[in-house]
Amino acid sequence: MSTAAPPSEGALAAVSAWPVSIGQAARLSGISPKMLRHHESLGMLGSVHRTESNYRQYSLADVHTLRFIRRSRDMGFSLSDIAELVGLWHDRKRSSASVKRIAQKHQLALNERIEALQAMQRSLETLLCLCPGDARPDCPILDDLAHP
Amino acid sequence: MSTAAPPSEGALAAVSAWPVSIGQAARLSGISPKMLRHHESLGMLGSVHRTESNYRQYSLADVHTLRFIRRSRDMGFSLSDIAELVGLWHDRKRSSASVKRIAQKHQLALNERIEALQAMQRSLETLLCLCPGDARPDCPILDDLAHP
DNA sequence: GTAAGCTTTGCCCTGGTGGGAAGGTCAAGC
DNA sequence: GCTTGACCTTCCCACCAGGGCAAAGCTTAC
Repeated sequence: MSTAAPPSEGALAAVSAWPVSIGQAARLSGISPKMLRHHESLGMLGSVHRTESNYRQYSLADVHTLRFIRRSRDMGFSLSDIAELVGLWHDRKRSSASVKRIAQKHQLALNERIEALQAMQRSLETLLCLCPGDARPDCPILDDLAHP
Repeated sequence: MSTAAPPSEGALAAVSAWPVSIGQAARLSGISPKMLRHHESLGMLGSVHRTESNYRQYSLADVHTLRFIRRSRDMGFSLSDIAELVGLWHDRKRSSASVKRIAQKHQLALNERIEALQAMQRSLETLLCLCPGDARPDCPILDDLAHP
């Protein structure tokens, strides 16, 4: 889960020196250093610059891309979808149709997941209403799980 | 995902010889042999009997427990929750309150997951309505991901 | 007797993330 | 100049609920 608060846009302007290290990039993008390295290993950012001592250096453009990635994650896109979206974002010759296709596919997947969870919720709701929740052993929840 | 159809109750009566092997138990319970071994390694079934040649042997009672597990999975309970539920099911001195506690905790978790997904769905829906989905590059979906 | 089909264990893969070890680097304070 | 602490590097392991594969052993039907 993404526990870090989404950073404000103004934070980028307050940075005194670009490029920044991975820790700074993490704070500015709301993505943990761990995941930044993971994204890079998946080729989602192209190649990140390194210092002579092998430290990663993120430019302002890199951090903007990271914020794009973070918001895509917040919308529930998979990392492979996000890789595609980033590619399209950076491609001036893209068609909005290709973006829409990805988003619609994700929308269908979201709907399926929601409906599956809601079906579980409805069953559970029914059983919870029937269960007295007292000290006696008789329990309609267990009864239902035992005999459908 | 559990692709196998949930087996009918009558299938149990049609079994000619108890106990049954893991493949039969899998067909009767709707749980793959792989997962049956996994459940056993987690201690969810107590100890399963073995033949002289080390094959697992599932009794009718075992298969009933497996069907209980399968239905609990269908309701979205985690394996650790299910282990607790099985324990309570086999415990004649249980209180229905202890069952209800587990179910209510699961209900809250389900609600949280559903609401998170629905929030994503709403954002996506809005953006999809705005996106023309044509051959031009201008795309409000990408614009939103880039500038929140 | 042999072939097909089942079972055993063990290892690697998924996806998105966290944890930690072992070692290198940098900046500030003394 | 040296220490300290914060930061960085790579690499491995774990989660969860499974899927897949391989080598080997067992059972059953023909």
